[in-house]
Amino acid sequence: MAAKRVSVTQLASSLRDAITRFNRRVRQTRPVGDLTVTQLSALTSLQLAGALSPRELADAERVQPPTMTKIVAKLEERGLVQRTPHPTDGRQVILAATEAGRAILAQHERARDEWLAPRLAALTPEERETLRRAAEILQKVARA
Amino acid sequence: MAAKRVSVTQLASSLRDAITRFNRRVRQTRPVGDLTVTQLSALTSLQLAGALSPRELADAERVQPPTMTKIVAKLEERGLVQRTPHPTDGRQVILAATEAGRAILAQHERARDEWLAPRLAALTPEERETLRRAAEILQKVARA
DNA sequence: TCACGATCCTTAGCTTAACTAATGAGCCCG
DNA sequence: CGGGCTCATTAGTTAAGCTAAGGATCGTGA
Repeated sequence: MAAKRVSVTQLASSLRDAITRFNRRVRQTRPVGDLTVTQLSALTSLQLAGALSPRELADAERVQPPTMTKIVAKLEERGLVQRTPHPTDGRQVILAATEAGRAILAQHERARDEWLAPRLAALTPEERETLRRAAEILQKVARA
Repeated sequence: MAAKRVSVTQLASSLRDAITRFNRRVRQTRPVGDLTVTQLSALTSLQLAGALSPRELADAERVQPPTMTKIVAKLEERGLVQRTPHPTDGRQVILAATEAGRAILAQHERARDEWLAPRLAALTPEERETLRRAAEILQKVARA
């Protein structure tokens, strides 16, 4: 209880609308270094984890395995990801960022989110804190 | 100054990742009543505004005009949107939700966001309040 | 031990959603 | 009244996602 003025349904609508528009806006910005947002996200997950199977990476990115196959294929074309066979399980594949992939990520660490960062910087510290906590909550909800 | 622990760049990354995954999750849910999230959002904007030109609607939805042309075409096919010529300007078109369109929206007012609403309901009131304020901030940022 | 079900990844094919570039129609101003 | 601008659409491409189906491999239970 202590329900706020805004009902859950209304919150759902406005939150979804806000996120939809925000997301479009983020995607409108030209991909950094020829990597799309999706590809960059996958590559980042991969580097953070060290090495993952396609399924694990798909789960981490919340997409279906065939979708990840395509994303990985594009990253592999560019030589950013390497595919090695699993030592014991012949079905599995192990994915890892290559030297070039890590270089790209490092290179973009500063340039990353070049559209978004200045706009966040223009907000008040309280607003940024709200967004920081919201990001955590959204991750939790998406994961549920 | 008074910079929070988390740098703006880090916030940009984590916020973008959270929203990307969240958005995927929302889109994974099958469209309500055969309307996709995109179509529903456009139809809602249209009804809220009363009537808009394609360009105005595209601006409101943060997409390019050709994209809106396609979205509107699908809504028109279903008879949810009506296209009437502008009284004085022969170039322009006026879009408005039809009776059927309004009926669909009314019908979905309760069923809308059926995936999201229960998950929001499971959060604490404080978390919901954070998301409510975050939605406002995100709208503002997307609009900037 | 070996056959069968389960798991992993990929292929194939489809849909949606977005973009840019170009086209055609109409408006307006000099 | 002609040339430049704006509006909407068409055309064509790309990315991103899905489901369904296939082949290869693993592991288990009779």
